[in-house]
Amino acid sequence: MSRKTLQRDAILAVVTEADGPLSPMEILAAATARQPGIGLATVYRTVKRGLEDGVLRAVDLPTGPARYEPADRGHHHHFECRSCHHVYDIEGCPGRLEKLVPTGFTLESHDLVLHGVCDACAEDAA
Amino acid sequence: MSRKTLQRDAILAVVTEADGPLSPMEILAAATARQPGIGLATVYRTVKRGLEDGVLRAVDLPTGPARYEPADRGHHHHFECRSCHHVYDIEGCPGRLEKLVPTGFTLESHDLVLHGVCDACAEDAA
DNA sequence: ATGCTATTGAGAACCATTTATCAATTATGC
DNA sequence: GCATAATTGATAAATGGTTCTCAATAGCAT
Repeated sequence: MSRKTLQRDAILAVVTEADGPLSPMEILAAATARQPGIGLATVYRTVKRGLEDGVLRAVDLPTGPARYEPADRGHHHHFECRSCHHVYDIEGCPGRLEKLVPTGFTLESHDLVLHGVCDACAEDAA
Repeated sequence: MSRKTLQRDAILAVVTEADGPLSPMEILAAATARQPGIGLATVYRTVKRGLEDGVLRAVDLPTGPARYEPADRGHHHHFECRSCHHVYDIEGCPGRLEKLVPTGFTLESHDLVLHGVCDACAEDAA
């Protein structure tokens, strides 16, 4: 039987409201702001359960730990800021990727990660 | 002073001749076929030196360990087979990615990874 | 051929991330 | 309000990958 807890609500709310997929440590930091005292183990447990329940989805990026986002997000890609390392969801998709695949290969999915400097960091630098 | 050794030659040759970036374990397997007895530590040491010398470049993919490729490869992307997990270099690039970046963000580079089934695995299945 | 020293192989150590343990806490049904 | 069992926080343990240690080996200059 699953119980409703303040910790679980805080963790899922944080992931839902984020502007990109969050790592466990980022989730911990953000959820702690809402509910002080949350432990890292609870973050991992809640994320694991979210994946099992189908409400969360794992996002693997080339570097860093796994990140998690709501499973109901449509197809999109990510932008990772090289300055603050925050990962942002970005709309749109280049498309026409079948043209890149060699003969005999079957394309099933793709991941695109953009790198650069985000809005906030650009302003800080200026 | 750097010495020429059979192990080092085998490792660098294997990476140079591969059709995609190789993980340390893949390098070990392929290099062992040429020079039996090579140790994993030697693979790591040689790769590290290759990076320092500028002859190798690290390729980080969303899953699995880091992979390495010759540094003189031009811009390209990768295709990872979900069946054999081999990673292939692929030519071409979708381009026009600036259009995906939000206002205020600066795009510096990008990584595209295609997923699906490769030629060889498709044939095996048939 | 000989000596010096870079390199090697095997395994221990290390690191960051993730999972398991367990006593204390707390949500839920009655 | 009470009893029961799920959940929690702190910490230990496990995991996968990478680096380090060290005695033995083997390039290279002479």
